[in-house]
Amino acid sequence: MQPEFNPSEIEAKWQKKWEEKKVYEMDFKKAKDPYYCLVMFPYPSGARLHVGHWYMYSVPDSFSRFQKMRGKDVFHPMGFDAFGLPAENFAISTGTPPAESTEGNVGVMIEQFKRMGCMYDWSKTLNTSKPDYYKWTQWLFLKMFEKDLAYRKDANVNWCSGCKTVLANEQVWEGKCERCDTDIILKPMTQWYWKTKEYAQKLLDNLEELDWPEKTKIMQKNWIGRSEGMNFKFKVKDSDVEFEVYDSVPQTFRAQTFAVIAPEHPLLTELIKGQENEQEVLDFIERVKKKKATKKYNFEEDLEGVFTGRYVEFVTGDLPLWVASFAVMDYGTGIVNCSVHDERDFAFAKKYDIPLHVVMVPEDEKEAKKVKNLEYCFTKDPDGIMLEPEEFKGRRWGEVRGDIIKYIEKEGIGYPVVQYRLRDWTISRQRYWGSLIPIVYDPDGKAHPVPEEHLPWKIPIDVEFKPTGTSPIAESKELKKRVEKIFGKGWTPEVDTMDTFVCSSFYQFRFLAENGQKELVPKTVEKKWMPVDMYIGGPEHACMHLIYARFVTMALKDMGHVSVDEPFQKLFHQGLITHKGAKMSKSKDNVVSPDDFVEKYGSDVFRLYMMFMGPFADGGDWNDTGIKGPDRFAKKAYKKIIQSKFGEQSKALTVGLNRTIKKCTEEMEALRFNTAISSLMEFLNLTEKEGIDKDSAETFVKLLAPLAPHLAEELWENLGGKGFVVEQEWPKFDPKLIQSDMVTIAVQVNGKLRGDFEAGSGILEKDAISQAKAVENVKRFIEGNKIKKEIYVEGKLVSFVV
RNA sequence: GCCGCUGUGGUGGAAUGGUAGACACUAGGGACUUAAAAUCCCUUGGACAUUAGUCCGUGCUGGUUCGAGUCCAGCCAGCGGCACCA
Repeated sequence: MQPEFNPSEIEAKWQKKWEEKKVYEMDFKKAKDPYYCLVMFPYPSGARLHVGHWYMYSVPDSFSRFQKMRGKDVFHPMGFDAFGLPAENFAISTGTPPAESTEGNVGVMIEQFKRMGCMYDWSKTLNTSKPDYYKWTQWLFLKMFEKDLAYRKDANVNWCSGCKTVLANEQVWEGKCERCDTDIILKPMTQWYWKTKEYAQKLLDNLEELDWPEKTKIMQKNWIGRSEGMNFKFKVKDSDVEFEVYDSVPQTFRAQTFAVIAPEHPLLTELIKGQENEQEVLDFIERVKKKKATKKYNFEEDLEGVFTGRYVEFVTGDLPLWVASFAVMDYGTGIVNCSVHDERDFAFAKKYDIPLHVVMVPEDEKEAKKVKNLEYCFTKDPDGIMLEPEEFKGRRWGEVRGDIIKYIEKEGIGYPVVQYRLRDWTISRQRYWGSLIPIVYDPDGKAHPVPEEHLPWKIPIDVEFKPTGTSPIAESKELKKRVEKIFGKGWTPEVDTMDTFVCSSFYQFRFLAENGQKELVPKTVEKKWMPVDMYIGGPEHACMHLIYARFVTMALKDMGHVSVDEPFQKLFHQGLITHKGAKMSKSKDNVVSPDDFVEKYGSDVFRLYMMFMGPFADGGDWNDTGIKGPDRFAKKAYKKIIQSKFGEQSKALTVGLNRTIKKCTEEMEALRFNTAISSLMEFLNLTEKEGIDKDSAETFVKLLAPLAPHLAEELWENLGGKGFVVEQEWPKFDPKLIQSDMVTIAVQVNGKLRGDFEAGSGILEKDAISQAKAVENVKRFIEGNKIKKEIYVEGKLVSFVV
């Protein structure tokens, strides 16, 4: 009676053995060939691991195992991004304090990860919501504050009056609260910012060096949005107010006939004070602000404005100043000078009958006439002919830019500047479940850092953690007392917490540290292990986490705390697993529960199937019956190795084996596990015909080890292998042995396949051609025709042109 | 609107410019079985022909090439990101 393949038994057995023998524990100092493979850590939400988790974590685990067998000292850690909304929402819905419920959820997740069979070193896990972690989040804030990279400013936040809470942009759906459907309004609150803009240029420049997907680099580039232009100087007529205006197209500065100012501009109320239509302008500002707050704002439909009654002095004359809905406060200076040569300005001027002045026309006379008659907007055409300024008359828009910039500078009207679309990072959150910002205010309201010795600056627990509007932390009597005791009477705490993206902006360093150490990360270890060699995670973080982590790393480098300015040398985005062609979601009722399948088929088979669906970068579409393929493969492999009477290695098997090694190695290196698995299937199919010898069996098991770790250990043990298969050396192939003795050569006539023949692999070109001519079916096509050309591709193909 | 990616059988997907559809799934047929499951064997892009073979076929239209899923140009469709940025 043969033993049956029993995944749950095998998997439990090997998980226990790995743990007992501490196979995956990493000694940072002893490691000789460090390889840091990091996967974006999960947040505990209270739900069980879903298919996405299994895909995102089990596949990189296979990759890490592959690298380990190739001789790398692989550090592949796992932690928990435990602060933030998902954990807080879970706590609110269950009525359990977040610290407690998060602890429980993390415990459950760890058990599930163990069931997955991942090679995580659990002695080095981390949890961002623990005091020994958030101490460093707060430390980071203090350093930012110290280096003047943190500041306070009033800003509008998304406010839901239903939930009485501030919402993140992601929680606002079409202007409404994702939970209670109430209209969102913008509410001004004082927020802490970090100066990401300060690093905009470096964030852009460094992209060149990174081994990242091109599309992600482009996304970041667009997000940073570098733009070169000029600032023009303005003075408001009959007033002392002066300001500057940014223009990225200075070529047409002579066309400027009016200016617009953003409704949120701080100078605006002063400018309109006492003006005839002051009330009209104020009403307009209110209306636009409200409309913008609904997030339903549409540029074309909602293009509107009102004249302020003021004029600004410019070289082209006195320009009327309008308040306009389309002017953006947080780009440039909040004021725009407008001209006929801009689509939006043009539309606005037409709507309100504002005079326009053409300074550039198309070459074609008819078209030029139309443009002069303001029939349409002529903009940014390299072939446009300049009319003004006089010195540039007749030159083309496309080549005149540099000279005009010099001219403007010389005339003293403006000077060149670089603008970025990237905004400073608002890190304040009016939430309970996060790292408390380590700031206190003196009786005059001035901000002071909490000295490092008081870190971790603990989250108070004497509060209602459900959201009320202000940070729940404001209610804490304990925190108030604590502050007065340390700093003195009348001092008050900052009650906001930090964005969870702060926690995850430096975790790559904290994995390398131990609790109780006096620095963020020990210098020698950091230098040896950073940057991360392979970083894996979803593309949705391209412009959030991946910018923040880069920014924080750069800042830490400049402060001398770390040795690298880029945290992630290589980046890889996993694809998405869909079901029935759609993203899995409860509302579509197409969610696949991994637990049922793991129960039935085991973790190995489940993992194999996910990898087999397609390249890791592409994800795949889940199919309930598709898993049978990898299941049959696992069973066959088990049967083959367990009960085989090993014989001699046939020539064909030698070739097959060497090819399989080559293919597996190349495909796994590129994270294309689907083709690695199919090559192993092909090899196993080949053994049905050719039989198998012990040597091939051992090699096969090693190749299988990263993909089906438990099964491979079991088979390795059965083969009498020493130690763990995951600790074995990765097989090497012999290039001489991937060529078989006989090859099939295809014959084409005029590019169409007409036959083939068998030949020795060393066949000479002239023999191949003469044999090709002799192929029965080929004869039919070349007979009676003159052969114009004969092409031979070695060992593969003969092609005739007749 | 701008930027990027992707289009291959019934399905997931393979193919350094060189035999399109590897490897699987599904479906159909058969073997074993009292039966089912499991397992094994055969067929499985379409049409004609059923021995040989021929024609068509990788979103569409062209181009380069002896030869194009692959390279180039233009279009169409789907997905993702950004979106009043002066």
